[in-house]
Amino acid sequence: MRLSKKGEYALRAMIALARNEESAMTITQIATSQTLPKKFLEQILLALKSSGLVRSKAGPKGGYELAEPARSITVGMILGAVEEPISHTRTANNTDENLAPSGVLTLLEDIKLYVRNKLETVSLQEIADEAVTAQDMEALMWYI
Amino acid sequence: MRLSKKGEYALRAMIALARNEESAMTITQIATSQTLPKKFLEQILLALKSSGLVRSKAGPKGGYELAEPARSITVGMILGAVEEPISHTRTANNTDENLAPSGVLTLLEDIKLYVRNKLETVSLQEIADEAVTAQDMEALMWYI
DNA sequence: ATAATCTCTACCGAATATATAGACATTTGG
DNA sequence: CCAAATGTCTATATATTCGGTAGAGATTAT
Repeated sequence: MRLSKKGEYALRAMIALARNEESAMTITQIATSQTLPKKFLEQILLALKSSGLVRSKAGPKGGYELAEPARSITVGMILGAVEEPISHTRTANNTDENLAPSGVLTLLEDIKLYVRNKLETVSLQEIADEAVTAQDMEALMWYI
Repeated sequence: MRLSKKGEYALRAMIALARNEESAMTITQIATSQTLPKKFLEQILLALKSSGLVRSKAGPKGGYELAEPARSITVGMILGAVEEPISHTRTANNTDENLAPSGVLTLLEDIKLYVRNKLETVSLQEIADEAVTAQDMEALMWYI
């Protein structure tokens, strides 16, 4: 299990916006403040925009800002905008009826549910308040 | 979050061995019984061996067998043998002392712990008893 | 000795992740 | 209306990982 750079950068970009909620930030400002590759960040911001998490405006005085208060945006929403969603499908021949109660499929279902719920419990506000550095973010690339 | 083919194949190979605990199986037998690519399986079995989960013997009448009863081998042990381990390191500047209680780092620690514990709750015996088909195993490639 | 097996290291091709390029559209202020 | 500053979009390039293969060598049973 691994958090992609895309996921990491999305979180960091959103943190930058959350810490600057009064005014819009240009892509360049976000990129330099968080040391993110600008053109890659562009794509990520577009994804965040099409998920409705940020607003943007072109032109001078343009830039990006949060579409909602940081309090009401969750880590799960941010990651969901740029990562594959948690699949929650069971194969036809493994419905609850014929599945052994402690089987590996049930196990994985449990894990998915837990992770999904967890990701929805932490708000952008909380992680923006936390003093998370770029170095800390590196630690977010985690494995199972 | 994704289970690699390596992980899937390791589980299936171990299931094959668990269902045939009386005698050793050759790589070819394991590969054909579970429809696994033989040369790839070789490498996986070597990893399982160096983790002490299986024993092997060369020569005629040689082959692989479980090093311990299927009851005492867990899914976590199998995946751990072939996948990257769950890292459990915290960066120096994010010890418990200065970490916000609901921060993203804590969140991820929680997830890791939960998954790690979960993977240790299901034994090889349990998944070998369960009628898990190759098709079911496909469903194990899951995403978060 | 020979044949059957496991062991080890290197390599390859394809897919995926990461990143860059550049032409274009939109907005602001003069 | 023009120019400059920005975001938008699509294509492409590069790096890394994944899945798989090759083949020479070591071990064992008979």
